[in-house]
Amino acid sequence: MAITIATWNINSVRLRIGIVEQFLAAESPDVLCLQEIKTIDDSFPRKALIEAGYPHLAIAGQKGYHGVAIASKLPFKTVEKDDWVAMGDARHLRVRFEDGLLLDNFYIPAGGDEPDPVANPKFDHKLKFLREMVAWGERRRASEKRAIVVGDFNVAPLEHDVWSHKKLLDVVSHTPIETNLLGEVQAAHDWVDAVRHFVPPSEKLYSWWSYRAADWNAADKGRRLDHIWVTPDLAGGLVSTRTLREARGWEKPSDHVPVMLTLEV
DNA sequence: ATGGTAGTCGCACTA
Repeated sequence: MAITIATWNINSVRLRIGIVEQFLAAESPDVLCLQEIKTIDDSFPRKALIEAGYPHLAIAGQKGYHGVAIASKLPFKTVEKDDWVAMGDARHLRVRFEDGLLLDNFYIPAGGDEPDPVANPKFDHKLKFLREMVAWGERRRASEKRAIVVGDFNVAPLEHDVWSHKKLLDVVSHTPIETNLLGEVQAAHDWVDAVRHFVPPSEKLYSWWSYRAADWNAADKGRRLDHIWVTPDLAGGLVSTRTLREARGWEKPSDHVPVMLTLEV
């Protein structure tokens, strides 16, 4: 069976439920993983998603900040959320589907402006979060052979995941300490970068453009912060990926666009 | 080198 999974940092799901519905109607993924829903669970727009054909909802919300959710056509067998770095932040959800397939949805901390863990506690938090993910991968690697991890990782790991490798080497999201650490996370579970499986690393590819640019499209100073990784056992079933650049130009857009993967499971 | 925009039960914080 082929399934399609989408991941999208929506930057307030209540404000943007209209473009979520538009996206689901147009693309009809089986599963949508959202980050930065910016709402408590009770205010999550459940009805809109159920009516759009996504009756299975897992929500990890918090007031004002962060928050992740998974909306699915397929039922879940289990739902879990981990408290990473013991911060109490809503940055993670895990669901297992009925066939055993495992899906983790992450919103990794952005890390603030200064790439110094001593001067900047938010950067320290981000590094600790990534280190916990390394240990998590090592723990599960032997037992979880059919797993997918998606989300806003807030790291653009490759040279062509940013508009200028040289200019961004000291900019949080592309510093060597972060890209090396994300490499350790990837190696810890042998994750395959499903998007770069199809788009060669020599080709520029972005999933985020700052709101602060006067003309995001013309300047095109993007970064690839949103990712979909699969275990080696699933990599043989990879069918296609899409990164919906046009969504950045929609009415009242998120600063991130949806990233999608279709695979045989 | 700076400041630019967006969202959230605001008067600050996160991104």
